[in-house]
Amino acid sequence: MANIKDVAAKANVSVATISNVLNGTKYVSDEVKERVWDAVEETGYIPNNLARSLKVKRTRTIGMIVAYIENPIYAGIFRELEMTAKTKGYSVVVCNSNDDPETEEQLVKLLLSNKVDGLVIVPAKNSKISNKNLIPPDFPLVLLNRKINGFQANSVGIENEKSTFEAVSHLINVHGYKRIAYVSGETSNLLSKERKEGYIQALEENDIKVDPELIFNGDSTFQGGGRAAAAMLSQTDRLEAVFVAGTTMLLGVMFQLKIMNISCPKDIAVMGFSDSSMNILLDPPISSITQPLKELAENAFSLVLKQIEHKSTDIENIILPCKTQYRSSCGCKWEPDLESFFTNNSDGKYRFDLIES
Amino acid sequence: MANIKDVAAKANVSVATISNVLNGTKYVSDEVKERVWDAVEETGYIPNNLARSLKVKRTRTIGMIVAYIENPIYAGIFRELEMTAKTKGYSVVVCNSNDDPETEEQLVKLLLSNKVDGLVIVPAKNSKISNKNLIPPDFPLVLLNRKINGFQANSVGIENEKSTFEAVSHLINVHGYKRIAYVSGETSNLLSKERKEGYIQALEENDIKVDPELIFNGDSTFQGGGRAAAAMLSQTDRLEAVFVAGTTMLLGVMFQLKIMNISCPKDIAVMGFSDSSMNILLDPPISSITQPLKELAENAFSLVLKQIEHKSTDIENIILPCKTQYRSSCGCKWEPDLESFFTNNSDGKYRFDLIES
DNA sequence: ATGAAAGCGCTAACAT
DNA sequence: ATGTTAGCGCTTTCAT
Repeated sequence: MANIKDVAAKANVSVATISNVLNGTKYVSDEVKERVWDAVEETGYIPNNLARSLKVKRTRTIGMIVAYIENPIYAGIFRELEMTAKTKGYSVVVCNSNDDPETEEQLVKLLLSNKVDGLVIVPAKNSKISNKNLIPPDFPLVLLNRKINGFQANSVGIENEKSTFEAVSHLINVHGYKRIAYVSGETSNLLSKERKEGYIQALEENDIKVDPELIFNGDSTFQGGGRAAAAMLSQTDRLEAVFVAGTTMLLGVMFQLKIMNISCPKDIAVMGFSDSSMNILLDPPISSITQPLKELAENAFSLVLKQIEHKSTDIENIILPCKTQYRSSCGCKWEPDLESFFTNNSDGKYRFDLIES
Repeated sequence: MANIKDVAAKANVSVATISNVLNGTKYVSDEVKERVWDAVEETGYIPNNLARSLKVKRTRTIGMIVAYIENPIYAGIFRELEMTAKTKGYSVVVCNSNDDPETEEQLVKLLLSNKVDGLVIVPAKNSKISNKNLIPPDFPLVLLNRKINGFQANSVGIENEKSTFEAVSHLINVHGYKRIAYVSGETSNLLSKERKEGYIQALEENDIKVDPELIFNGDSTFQGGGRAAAAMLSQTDRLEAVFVAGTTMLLGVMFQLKIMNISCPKDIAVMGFSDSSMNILLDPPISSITQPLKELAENAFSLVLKQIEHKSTDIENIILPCKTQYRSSCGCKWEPDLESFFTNNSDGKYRFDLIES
């Protein structure tokens, strides 16, 4: 494959001139420029970014690590990140950690080795990225959505407690539910704690006693959510509503409800954390707290960029507010509409368009 | 950041030795080895893959381009590809083309510039990757799922026609439906044509006249599917079943059915192309043709690998069979089960596990 | 068993 | 306005 030297030879100029016309770094006469472009064309020259990056010590690439790219939340954040990054001339590469700290560690090493300019990471469970010798102390890094106990790092996340508080308050104040169960994620998880705190606050604020019997561990999984639902519904005292603290569990809960032939919201109202297109398609459409994917991505990017450009040295923790979608599952009235459906992405396009496969 | 020279200085050996112990390229005495590893540790040395790749002319990276990573089909293929690639020491980077040929072209250039060893591409609509001067003629490339008219390239795809034929035959032979509508994807699309052919064959094989009035264009979109459903159901003659040739449209059809308060499969049975977890969660659970994500990924990888290693020069077109999931929407009996749910991935794990986000 | 040095393809400082 | 060349960090051949 042709390199810059070949092109230079063909155009009868020096390699410096080739570099200059390709990058617009210096003035080059029109005549020479033309010869250069012709030579580029003829040789099918494609600049070698490895060599370039090695020289300029910059790849203009951001590395992103998520647990599962199949998760619509992360797929969405990835594409938004890709889009904002592009406007600043950056590209981004994603990797799946499978929520496994070993895999995550390998990936971090790989990405560092590949000289990404910055890292955006959704830390795996028991993540080791806080180990001093994994990521260099001053390396541009932002933690997304999940935090690591006792690790000081730039981060962007959402108002877990406040959002939950508001959603549960809605259940209480708008619909008058009092016996509200809670399905929590893995208890070790920081996010889980924040969300549960929001639930407790909402009850207390409204003088409803927090009943530990009404708090179920859904373990952050689909099956866990289903089992929690089963346990919850076998209680003798009738429940009025349930708040489910994560998408996957939420789906599990709905699935179990259907299996047990429990009508929602008639028999029990449901409200959950994290929205996705599935929530709209399900029967009934699920009310849920929506994460601001675009803002999350934009803030994450501007935070890495700031570090890359040495604009700031002190660490920032950005916490973004969430909106809640009140649909049918909580007891609200909500009208599905085909034409306006799924068109609320940042670019107004439905993401699944035209993928026949 | 420390480089190989720094490590060499600290260990009091030559850079060659550092390279040799890190890569196990040559025998090095245990004593020196130890000194080297200590120095690596102390300096926090991370090898620079750019320099390495520049030298060895190989990155062990595969570039993948899909339309939308949010599409569960592609997210799934990506992760499977990542997993098989890993077993051979390769990593893979994905990019979103947004199904836009311009973006796709840019991405191809970027990936080539970044010296990926091979390319796995789901071509965008009106793709330009067949242009002679975009991808070098002998560059390791495999087209995934979609083909390009008149472009000779390695590819892996699925049996579109045969799968559709079988699924529609099921509708006819098992359930006895005769008036079966068809919602097609974008008509320009090759896959669309293959699938429609399968539908036609199935009808003809069973002496059912193909009625053009029963063929609707869903345009490969959610909205298109919904509109097709609306049109279809406004027909005076009662339909018994419908085959929907793509996931997105399928979802649109189901959504519209619910809006119009049409019961499925009682009022109309539904069968679709492409399975995803959504299909199981929906009410009723949707019968659909399942793409073999793992096999698709494995074949795609072995095909690029073969080219990378110059093992083969002639082009191959691999066509994989699909299985069909007969669930409730076509009229079959199907029992949802929480514990076995979503555990049928290649590694037996439910993909959304533990994503609290 | 270890080291010296050339060279991968590029950019940029310096020279003309 | 264009060219020469050192050097980015590594691997590998050839010496020792």
